[in-house]
Amino acid sequence: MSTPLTAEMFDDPDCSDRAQPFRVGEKWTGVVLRCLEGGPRRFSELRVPLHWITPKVLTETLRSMERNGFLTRTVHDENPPRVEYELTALGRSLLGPLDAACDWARVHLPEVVEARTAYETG
Amino acid sequence: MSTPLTAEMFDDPDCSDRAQPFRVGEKWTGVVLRCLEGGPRRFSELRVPLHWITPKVLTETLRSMERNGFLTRTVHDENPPRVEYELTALGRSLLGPLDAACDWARVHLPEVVEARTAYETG
DNA sequence: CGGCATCCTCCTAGATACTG
DNA sequence: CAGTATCTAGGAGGATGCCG
Repeated sequence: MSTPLTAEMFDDPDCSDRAQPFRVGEKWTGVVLRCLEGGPRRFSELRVPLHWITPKVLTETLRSMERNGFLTRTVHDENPPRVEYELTALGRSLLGPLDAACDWARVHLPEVVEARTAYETG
Repeated sequence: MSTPLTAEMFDDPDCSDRAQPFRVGEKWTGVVLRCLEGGPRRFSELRVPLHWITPKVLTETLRSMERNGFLTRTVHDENPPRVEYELTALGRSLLGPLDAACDWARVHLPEVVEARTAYETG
């Protein structure tokens, strides 16, 4: 079992969606990739790091990723129901370029902030 | 002088915006980066590979990139007026991660297409 | 040529409420 | 628990027309 996900884990301004000019697919896809990097996760579990994203939006995101072959959806026949999402090999292959984007942000984001300030000033 | 830009040059399905799940900033930023990779370009020149994007949208894109420090806008005092856009060092630094995204698409896009087909079939 | 001003449309995200 | 069903708001993208 891996450690539970928290909102703070993905609040890193260097890699959050808001902070970087790169996006993978729609708004939440990149963060979901990060969330599933360490192994399968349940629906409700994913809502936490996504700042209590509404179920509708999370479902849309996950269905889209499933459709693209980035993850699998497994329904365990239990009570209460349990559904787990897990990255496929194709989904994992996205982590490389995603890292490249995060690395860029880590290095160059200060320059962007500086450029914006300069633009507004002058 | 570099070769003129054409629409076909950026129609490569491997690297077009439509085809890949990666996006840099808003819709057209990635393609503009590619367009300016080989040197400065004029406003009208940029409209060609962007499929005759409307001036309003191109202006928005360029202003946003200028604001972020990705490119510079130079007005040459001539008649008729000439305005050139050129990548900054910061803008060029984006080409690395952009290449990573394009490389990913080149390799894995067929898998995505296959996954989508399989999803719809079954 | 290189824009700006208006208006319009679609799509995404979110809020809210309900269900097997 | 893991969703579905509606509705709404906001912003991005685009069409059109005018201007220095």
